[in-house]
Amino acid sequence: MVDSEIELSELQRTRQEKAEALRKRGTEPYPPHAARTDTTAQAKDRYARVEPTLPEGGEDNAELTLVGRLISRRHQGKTIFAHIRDGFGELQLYIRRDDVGEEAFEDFLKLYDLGDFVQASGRLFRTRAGEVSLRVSDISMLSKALNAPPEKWHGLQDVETRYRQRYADLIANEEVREVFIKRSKIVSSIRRFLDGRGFIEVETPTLQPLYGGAAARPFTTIHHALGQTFYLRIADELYLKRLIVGGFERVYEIAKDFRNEGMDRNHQPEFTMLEWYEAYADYRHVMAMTEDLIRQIAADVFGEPRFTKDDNEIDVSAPFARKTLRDAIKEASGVDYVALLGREELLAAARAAGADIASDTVWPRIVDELLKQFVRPNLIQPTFLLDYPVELSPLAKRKPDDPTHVERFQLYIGGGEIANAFSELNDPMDQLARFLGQQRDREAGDEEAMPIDEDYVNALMYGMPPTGGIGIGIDRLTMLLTDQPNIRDVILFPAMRALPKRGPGRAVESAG
RNA sequence: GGGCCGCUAGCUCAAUUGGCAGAGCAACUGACUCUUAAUCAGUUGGUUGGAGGUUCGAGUCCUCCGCGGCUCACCA
Repeated sequence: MVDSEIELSELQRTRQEKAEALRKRGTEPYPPHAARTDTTAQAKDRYARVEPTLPEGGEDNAELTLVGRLISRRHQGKTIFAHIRDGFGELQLYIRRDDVGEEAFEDFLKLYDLGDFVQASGRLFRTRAGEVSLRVSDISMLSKALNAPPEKWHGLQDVETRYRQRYADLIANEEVREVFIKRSKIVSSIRRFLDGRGFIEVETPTLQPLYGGAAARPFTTIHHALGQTFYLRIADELYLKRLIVGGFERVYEIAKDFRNEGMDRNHQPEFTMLEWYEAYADYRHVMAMTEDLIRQIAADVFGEPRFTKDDNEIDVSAPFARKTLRDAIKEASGVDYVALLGREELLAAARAAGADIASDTVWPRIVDELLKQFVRPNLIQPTFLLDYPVELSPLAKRKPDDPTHVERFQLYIGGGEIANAFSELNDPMDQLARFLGQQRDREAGDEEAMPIDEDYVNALMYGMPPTGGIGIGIDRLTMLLTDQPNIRDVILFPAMRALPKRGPGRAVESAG
């Protein structure tokens, strides 16, 4: 900012001039220290405690100093009512010229604006209208804002500005703040849950020499000193299982994954995934644990095992429904894919049932389409679908009684996939064979097929105990629990296309 | 990437058939010592996303470009 010419808007210039006016009279508009004695919430709590001991209309005799952003101001002759908001709530200030002196009173009117951070000292009382307020004896500037806050009644509506300038969105829209507070509660609930069960939280590489653990296109980058290509991880899975090989029995990681694919209401290029792995557990154990986890999160976030998503009341208190993928598809579409092992046969049956499927779709993808089109939209209440065709699951262990299927489950709630888990494949030679199968798909043009990870196979050759593992998309889980329809509404700074270069200083267009 | 829709003052939104670009909030000037979307009187603020074109005349119609939303395809 030092050497750039910033063209301020008229409103910004007006505010800048006010900051200069304060400076000229010896008041720093950006002082280094605040002297808060109480948050707005503490102040209200305090008044609730002392009010019964006060005479009617009496003032608390304690002098408090509160801080916050000035969010409203109503001037009435020689009094001003204003609200400040801090991180804990809002509180009304009652400012009388006789209390603060003429100069401070005039300054507050002329040089302070909505959006400024202020510090106010005074005593608590209740107004005739019934609102607990601070009768101000002293007020000062903590930080002069040059941008006007968004309109007070409608807030900030413009979707693009809300995402590009999340700071303005958070200032203007209380419900947006609440979504991200809930997200934080969800994540801390997860950590508490896993920590309490003897898991350790670990960190594995974001920059990986080889990507794996999921079917997706990666972001590619170059490490200059090594002269080597790295990939941003698309999953943590293979590293976490290396740790199981190494002897850690219970590990988890909550981390950003990156996938270089399309963006829509359910997809962002970077997103947050929880994965955990437990030695000597199978997918049924993981399933039981997942159910407990969801129940705990609901209790922590809502205080009850019920919440609303898309106008559906979802109840997580009862045992979650469990059915095999085969039965679920058969019930919903009449198609029994296990009896239709030929691609043509399955495609014909799926289309006869009304599915919209492209002609060149491969067998496992047809099964996936049947799931998407017939089953998934109806899985509103929590439902585990289990036992997937091996072709869909290159890292999962086969069922002992049916090698065409793997011990895998997905959890669906509110019509969306919340978790994907399986008994981990620990047979190194089977794993190698699956990688080779992926390699063939890759050579056939499937850009999302996994590359062969020889080091991972090498790790398995040291022996991995029977292990259960799971991935839970934190963003999707948050969408479910905050009833948000778009993933961007649960990611603070969603990816957006960069704006073309233009002059800084405009309130709206300058971000990005 | 395809289809559809959108972009007007700092914010929220108007503008009839192509005919003077407006309102509320914010800001500015003033009145008002218990207001709370305060009220009242007045004032300022615009490259209508950008560039072209058609036209006597374009926010409005056409072309191209930018950004965004919804949706379809792929994916979690």
